[in-house]
Amino acid sequence: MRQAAYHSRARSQIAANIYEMDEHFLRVTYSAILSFGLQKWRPDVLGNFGSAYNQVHELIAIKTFQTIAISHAYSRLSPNLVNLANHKLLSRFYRNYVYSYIYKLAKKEMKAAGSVKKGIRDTNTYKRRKETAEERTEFLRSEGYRSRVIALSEEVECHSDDEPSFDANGNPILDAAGNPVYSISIYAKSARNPHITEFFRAVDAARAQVKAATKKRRHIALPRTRVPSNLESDISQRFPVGVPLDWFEPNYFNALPAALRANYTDAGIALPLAEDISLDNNDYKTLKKTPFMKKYGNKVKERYHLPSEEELAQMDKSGDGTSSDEDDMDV
DNA sequence: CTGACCTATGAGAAGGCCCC
DNA sequence: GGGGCCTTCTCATAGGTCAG
Repeated sequence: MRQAAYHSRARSQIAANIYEMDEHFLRVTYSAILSFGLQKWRPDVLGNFGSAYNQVHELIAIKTFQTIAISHAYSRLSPNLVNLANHKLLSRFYRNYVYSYIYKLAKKEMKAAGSVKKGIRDTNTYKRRKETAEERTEFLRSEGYRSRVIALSEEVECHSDDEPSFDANGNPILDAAGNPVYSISIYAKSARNPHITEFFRAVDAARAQVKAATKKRRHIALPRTRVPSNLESDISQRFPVGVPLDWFEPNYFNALPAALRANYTDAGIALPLAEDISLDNNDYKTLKKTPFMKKYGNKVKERYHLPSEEELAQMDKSGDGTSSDEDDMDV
C-alpha cells in the first residue's frame, strides 16, 4: 500500500492525487465524459479554446469538478469551496491550466519526446549536485583545510552528477519482481583527476561518519551506484573555472585546446602528489602557499602543460573572441 | 526573444521523538 | 506501544539568469 502510493507519486503528482481519490468519484467523472459522447477526455491543447470540441471538454471538467467537490472528493486537500459556484472563475482557472501550463508542456514534448520528463529529472540532478558541492565544501572548511583545497570543491562543476535509475526510454528499471528499482546512478567525470576523486570519496566517507555519529536517522537514503564504463551525463560537460590546476587529470588537461588551457594559467595547486601524502605526514594541510609550492606544489604543476607566453601573445593578437581562424580548431 | 541551464521553494511522505 | 508533533528526505514546479 505504502509502496504503491510512493510509486504513483513518483510518476506524477497528478497521478498520485488521482490514486488517492475515492473510486466512486472517478466513476462519476468518467460517466460524464461518456455521456457527452466522448471516448476520452482529451482537449485539443494546441487548438482554440472556443472550438465546440474544446468547449465540451471545459464544460465536463468544470461540471464534474463542481459535482464531486461538493461531495468532498477533495477533502484530503482541504480545499476552500467558497468560489465553487463561480463558473467564470473556474473557467479561467481551467483555461490557464490547460491552455497555458499543459500547452507549454505539450509544445516542449512535441519538440523532443521525453523532454518534459527529462527536464524534471535534470532539475533534481542539478539540485543534488549542488548539495554535494555545498556539503563537501562545508566539510573541508570544518576540517580546517586551506582555501586552495576548498577551491577543489566550491563549484558545482567540480562534482559528478547522478540520476535515478531509468532506462533509455525514461522508464523505471524493474527488478525481478517487477518493482521499480529506485537507486541513484553516479556518472563519471573524465576531466577530473582520479587523485581528486579519491580525495572526495575519503571526504564523503568522513562526512558519513560524522553524520552517523551525530545525526538521527530520519530517512533511508536511496543507494548510489556508479555507472559502469565511465559513461558521462550531458550535465557533466562543463569545467569549473576557478579550480586549482590539479583538479584536472593531467593527460586530459594537456590534450585540451590551448584556448581552454589558457583559462588556468593562474590556477594554483591544491594537493601534493599521491605518493607524497601519508597518514603521518599531513603538513600540506597547513603550509602556507610558498613553502607548500616549494615542497609539493611545483612537482605537481610540472605535469601540466600551460600555454606558453608566445602562444598566449599569439592568441591575444588573433582578436578577443571575435571570429577565429580555422587553424584554431586543430590541437 | 528564446532556449538551456540552474535555483528557490512548496509540499507530501517517512521516520524519529516525546509523552502518556 | 501508539498517537501526535517535528525534522528531513525527495519530487515537482515556478521562476531567474544568461548567451546567442
